[in-house]
Amino acid sequence: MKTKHAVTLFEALSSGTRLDLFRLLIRHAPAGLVAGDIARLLNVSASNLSFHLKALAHAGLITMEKEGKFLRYRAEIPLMLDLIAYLTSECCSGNPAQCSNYREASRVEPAVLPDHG
Amino acid sequence: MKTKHAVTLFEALSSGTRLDLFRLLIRHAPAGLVAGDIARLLNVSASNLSFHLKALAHAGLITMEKEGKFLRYRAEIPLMLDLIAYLTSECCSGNPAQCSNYREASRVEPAVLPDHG
DNA sequence: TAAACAATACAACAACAGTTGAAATGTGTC
DNA sequence: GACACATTTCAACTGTTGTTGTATTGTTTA
Repeated sequence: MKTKHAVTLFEALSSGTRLDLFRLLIRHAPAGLVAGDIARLLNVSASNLSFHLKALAHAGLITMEKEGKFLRYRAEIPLMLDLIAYLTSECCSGNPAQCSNYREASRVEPAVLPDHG
Repeated sequence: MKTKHAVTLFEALSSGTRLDLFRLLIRHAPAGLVAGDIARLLNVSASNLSFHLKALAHAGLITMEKEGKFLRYRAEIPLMLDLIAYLTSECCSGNPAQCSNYREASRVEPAVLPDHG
């Protein structure tokens, strides 16, 4: 991944509305949601939602698919994982032991999915 | 992690200069780097670097420590890992099988450190 | 074709971000 | 104390972002 693309991705995630939106789509993966439902769930105006959907789509973090007169949006989870790898892959200049210590210091294991009950 | 804090963290990473800076500190973990060295390595003016260091420190992504007349900066890697967990923890509403498929679709395993030779 | 609805596009505005250069603060050395 | 150097602060400017309201495009149903 190029730095420029990574910056675009982080920019896309650096608005409260967009972060809520993306996480909503992550929770609803892989089914996705149509724009109207998203607007209702997040209590955002249609116009404003469209603006943020466009930003996320431009970054590549979500995809859209026509569904009758609706548009269904889905989170592009592999790209999110690539971004995470971009951030972490050169950690400690390839000193795995040091990095493992950091991981233990983190409250949550990032790669393990939670139980959800 | 609260949404507001996560937004602050993504904002902190959504500038080319700051992303380069943070990744530089990640590569140089756990030793860190002093400000002058960072300025030289990234070819950024001292004033501008200070601005971005402050933004990253305010977000909590880096820490600073006095070292004689220098200031040494270090990446706060556990916080980065918490941010990653925040983004991924509710993926697919706790459907691990689905998420595993996504992870296989990603080129790099995010939680496994690369070989580096 | 027309009506009703889903979603986007556009203009306008306030608020904020990134960069620069000059001045100020603080630290170590003589 | 005086100097050299590392780093930060501040003012100023330019460009960008997020939101709102209205107009427009496109789809379904009749």
